[in-house]
Amino acid sequence: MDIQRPRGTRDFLFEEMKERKQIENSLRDIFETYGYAEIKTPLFEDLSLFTMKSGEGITGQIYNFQDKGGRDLALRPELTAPVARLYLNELQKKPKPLKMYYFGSCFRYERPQKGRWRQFWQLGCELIGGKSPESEAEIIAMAAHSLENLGLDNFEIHIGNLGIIRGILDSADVPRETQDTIMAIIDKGEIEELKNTLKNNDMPPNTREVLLTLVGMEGHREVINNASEILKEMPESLKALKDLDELLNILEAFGFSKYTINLGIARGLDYYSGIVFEIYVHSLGAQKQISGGGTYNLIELFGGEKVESTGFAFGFDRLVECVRLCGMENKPLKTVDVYVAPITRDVKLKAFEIAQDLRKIGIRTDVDLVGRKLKKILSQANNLGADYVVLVGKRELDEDKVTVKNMKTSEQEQVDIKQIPEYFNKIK
RNA sequence: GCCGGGGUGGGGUAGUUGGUUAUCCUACGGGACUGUGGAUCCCGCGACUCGGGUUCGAAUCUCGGCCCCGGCCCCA
Repeated sequence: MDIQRPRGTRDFLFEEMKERKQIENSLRDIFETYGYAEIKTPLFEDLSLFTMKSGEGITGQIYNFQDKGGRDLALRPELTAPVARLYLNELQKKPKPLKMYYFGSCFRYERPQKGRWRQFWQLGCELIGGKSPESEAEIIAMAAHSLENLGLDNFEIHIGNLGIIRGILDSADVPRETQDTIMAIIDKGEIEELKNTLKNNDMPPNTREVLLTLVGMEGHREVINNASEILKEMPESLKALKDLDELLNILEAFGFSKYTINLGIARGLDYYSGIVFEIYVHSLGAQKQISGGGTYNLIELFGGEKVESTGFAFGFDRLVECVRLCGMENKPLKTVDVYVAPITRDVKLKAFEIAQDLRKIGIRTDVDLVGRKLKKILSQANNLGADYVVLVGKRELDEDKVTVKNMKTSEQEQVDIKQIPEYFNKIK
């Protein structure tokens, strides 16, 4: 029998794991310098936590099951809802603003393809109880900072404000449900479909025109001016646009100005309420979005007090892919610094003793465990990237010494057994 | 879920008008070398994704499953 790994999952080997760990640590460092602290939530939750947020339709894309007690559970498909739940359960009375970040795997039952897995990792954060444009600006700045810290510069951050389009639709008295349909179409970027849908719905012709123009608007600061011209008659939308303008001012103060204003971002999910942003890396192909976020009112939806919350998450696996594309070459993995080689089998106990002494002072040490010939041991030490080999042999032992071989220069010298830890400490 | 392309030792490959023991490279294990690595040579290990069909005979033709890759839908 040949057991395969489940579809859409991966095994990570040593080098890849090291690479992922480095990226993870780089992101953690940045998040922590912005005052975020890590939290962890369970891998599975009550199914209703996710259906409340996204509707029953979501179960098609979720791994859900009944446990032996008959409870309906689901492997988490994302982390925003679990974090909101955690906040409601444990943190409501903590001083605001509350900054937390998370790193963990999520599961979705979808067809795997490039940049899409059935088990994937998200690293993201939530800022609960901040004020609007300031918190949003800081979060976007932190996202950009995180990417820069990874050495990436080929990303685009698109920022929009859902309030603008919602405002237009509200002023035309478009019912909420129709609005959601329209938002979904905008999110897809289907202009023709949008035209048709607008045609089929009763609204002032002016509204249609304004909508179609706005949705296509994308660019830098000038977009604000152009849009405010078009939105003169719509105070609600104008206010949202002003908020966006203010956010950009703050964002520039935080040192990031490479953003793209994109009024066509809609983020399908209807719990987003104001600012939304998405980050793309076009060279990734179809799955080019590496991050998405914005301001939402999920907590209210779950029955909590109204608090402003903003958050975003990186698709961690896609980020790893980006770092690879940037051509950072992976050095072969080095796992030991010193290899202890008994020259003959009868001195192996002495070799173990020496190895253990080195480990105790924090030197990555390996020792021959299979009784191979010296030649093979040296070859193994070489493969593992060891800098030094301690040759333990009878002749030297008679004088309480061992031979230390430098694998790079091939130089050898005799070292007193008692001096070994000190010898390597010096070199370290 | 839909459309298309794939699947040969651990990794990379040759081989399809069906025909002995399936090619080569690399990795790995052992040896030549009894106390010194990265070189060379020798030996060894090890594969046709799975199941059915056609056939005297299938890696090769055919059907189905599984898995991978690209795209659509959706999403990270």
